[in-house]
Amino acid sequence: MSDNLGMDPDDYAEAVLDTVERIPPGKVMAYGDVAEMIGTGGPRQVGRVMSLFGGGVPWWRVLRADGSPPSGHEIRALEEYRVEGTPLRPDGRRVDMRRARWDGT
DNA sequence: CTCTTGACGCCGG
DNA sequence: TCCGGCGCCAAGA
Repeated sequence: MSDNLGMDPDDYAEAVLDTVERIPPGKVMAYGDVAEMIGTGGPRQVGRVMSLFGGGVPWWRVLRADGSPPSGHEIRALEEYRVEGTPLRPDGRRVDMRRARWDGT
């Protein structure tokens, strides 16, 4: 039960990518948020899917719970946030999760 | 089979 | 605020 994702890896990846595509511009979701919305897996599983197949979706809208952009893609992500008008913290290095987190509606 | 690796998260110090 | 440590769980060596 707890030793798998509850579905085939491909279906899980599809579920993750589908969720990410729904995040509106200027908004973001944490890896853990995506996992909860899908209902299975955890933040690390979502992160792995993004690292492998995230190239075709707005990957910068999925980041760490503390607002830090995806590891290894900080520069690119920050540029996107500037373009989309995503609210950033005073330091300008992290997203203001309190204002930018998308609830799913 | 065990051990290591990660686009993670949370809790101290 | 920054850092270290631990928990987490699938995938690869």
